[in-house]
Amino acid sequence: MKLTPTVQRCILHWGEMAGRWGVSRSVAQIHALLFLAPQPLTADEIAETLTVARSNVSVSLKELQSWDLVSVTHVLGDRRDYFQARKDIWEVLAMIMDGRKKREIDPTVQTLRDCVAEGKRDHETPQEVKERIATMLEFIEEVSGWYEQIRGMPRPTLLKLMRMGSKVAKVIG
Amino acid sequence: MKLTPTVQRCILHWGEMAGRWGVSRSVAQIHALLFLAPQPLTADEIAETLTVARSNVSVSLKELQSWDLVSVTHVLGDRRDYFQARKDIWEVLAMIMDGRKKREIDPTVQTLRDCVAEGKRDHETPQEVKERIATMLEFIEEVSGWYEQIRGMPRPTLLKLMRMGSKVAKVIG
DNA sequence: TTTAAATTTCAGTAATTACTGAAATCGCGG
DNA sequence: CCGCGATTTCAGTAATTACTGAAATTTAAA
Repeated sequence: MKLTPTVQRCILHWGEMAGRWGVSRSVAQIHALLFLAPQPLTADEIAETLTVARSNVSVSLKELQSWDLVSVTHVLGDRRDYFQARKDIWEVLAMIMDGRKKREIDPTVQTLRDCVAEGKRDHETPQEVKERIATMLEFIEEVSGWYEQIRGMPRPTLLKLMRMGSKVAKVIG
Repeated sequence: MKLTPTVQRCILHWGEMAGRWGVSRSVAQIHALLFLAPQPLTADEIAETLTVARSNVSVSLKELQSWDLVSVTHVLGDRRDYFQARKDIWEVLAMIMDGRKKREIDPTVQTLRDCVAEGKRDHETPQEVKERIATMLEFIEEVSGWYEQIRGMPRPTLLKLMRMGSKVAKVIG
């Protein structure tokens, strides 16, 4: 796999963004590579193309699979794994948001619930602070619930909604 | 500033989430502390409460200010800076999203535009790959534009919309 | 000004996270 | 069940990022 300068630029940029998204550079680069690649690639091809260790590719692919962004295929008469990334950008976004919800939002909701429960028994924390925690919890739960609803909508509806932009306000009065 | 166990739990959890959000633990903890604190705090109080170096507090506060999440106030006859965090959770979310858009989305759009432009001149990158890059760009621009519209809506409208959940689909037909 | 508190900067170090390469394991074909 | 290619694991190390503490700078009161 020889990378064209254009593709290389994309992959490098993805790698640079990685830190801000809480994934390693390798994970981001491999994802970019597989997202752009016209055909599925073997782990060895990936390692060679990006010049990273084969084992690093293995671990990174596992992570990408845990996000449901990458899957394995096979070709007849070849027992190596071939990896491909989701190409549908809407689904890619959905997978990332689902993943982040699961890893960040849900545990945070749990912690806040614990804090609110603990607050009932706790007389040293000022009322105002307890309320702030409770408000935060309600807010996250509300946004979370909204996301679940949006998440379940058929894509054409979602697209229509998005294209309406702030005009939805008019319709709902 | 003595932390109650409940508050401490929140701050620690925030700190643990920090990595995933691409900020340092100190930044997240300081933000949590200021968000919950009933009154503005001095940098020294923060340093002492969280047991981190005073200089670390200084740098972290600068970062939080760059996100517009924290501001400085003063009390009469005291020349120290007092720091307070935004308490309105909607605004907090808006600041974080604005910040991430500015730091992650906008530069990515720029890179993708460059790639698409480069693609015109570039005959070695397969058409399919160029298209995927272009599609990605369009997608990000569309979502980005939608966000700007939503961002500008008055809060009550936004709240109403959110509470409708997937029922909006019915209204827009 | 001068002085001293408050804040910031930054070089050095600590802590964390990412990556490598060798060894272990897996799993299919013979 | 043996042998080999493919994959994974993991201990060690490299690279990165975060944090500290001392020194420099700023700020404002005297």
